[in-house]
Amino acid sequence: METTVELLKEHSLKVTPQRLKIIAMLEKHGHLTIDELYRLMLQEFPNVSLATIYKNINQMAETRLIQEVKIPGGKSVYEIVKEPHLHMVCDRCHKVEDIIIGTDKIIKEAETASGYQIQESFITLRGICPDCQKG
Amino acid sequence: METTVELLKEHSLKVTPQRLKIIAMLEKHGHLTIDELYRLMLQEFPNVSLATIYKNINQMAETRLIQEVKIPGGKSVYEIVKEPHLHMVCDRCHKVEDIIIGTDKIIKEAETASGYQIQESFITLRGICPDCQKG
DNA sequence: TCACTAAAAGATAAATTTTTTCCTTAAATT
DNA sequence: AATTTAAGGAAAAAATTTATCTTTTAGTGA
Repeated sequence: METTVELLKEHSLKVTPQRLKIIAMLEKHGHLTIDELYRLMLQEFPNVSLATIYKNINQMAETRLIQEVKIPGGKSVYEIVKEPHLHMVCDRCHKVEDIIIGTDKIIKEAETASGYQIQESFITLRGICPDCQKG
Repeated sequence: METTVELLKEHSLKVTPQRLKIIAMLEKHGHLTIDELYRLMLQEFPNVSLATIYKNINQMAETRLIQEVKIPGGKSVYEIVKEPHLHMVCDRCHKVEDIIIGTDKIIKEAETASGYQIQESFITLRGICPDCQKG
């Protein structure tokens, strides 16, 4: 398993406590908005500047350590880049989850229908999560 | 074929020249950003306020006459609500296109994998359009 | 380990984007 | 046509994001 320090170094980013914390938060929570990152960060670094969050998020996104996920009808969340996956958003509790299923078929079909050479897919599905179906 | 006037009335929105123009622009161009809508609008209504664009876009989105499409790595565009479809974004010329292909399979698969009751899908694919493949 | 260099953090300001307010104007209803 | 209600325009305010400047810190190599 790769350490967070290694992850930063591989992306040519200096290892700072703030960056380690951002990654730790994303690893723990999966998906966080800028605002959520800032609030959580303040608990451990009371003097952190919001600019530090923005600068780091932008740098990590440029180096593709993390990735922005635009949420329909909501604020963008950020996640650590892993294998390609879909996003599920719950209408009730608004949580965002990853699911990993094959996208080859729909991409092939879209390539045929459109003539595009497709490089990447962004798929987000909105609905009711299993927890909220019960409650 | 439904008229623009009827479209507005069905959504309980007053028929104003500005709204008719917004819809006409979206019907002509397919997908436009706030900024593009504002610039085009200024040509016909030199005194139009940017707030008018925002207020109308938000109202039309609430009544689901139009819909926001969040573009990965770009600004949101708006389109008139039609039948469900996918979006293709060209990496080179940055145009946004609709393609209509079945999404039942991937939605079924995602429902099985996640346990969600899926209500709506947002699928955007990034790649090179046929025109840019030639040029 | 200690300096040196380059980059990051924090604070603040600036720029950008979006929303709100207030007043005037226009559309819908009777 | 008169009344009611909502929309438009202008401006301010709020919210979000980026840039600037100075101080601090991490990485590098002697």
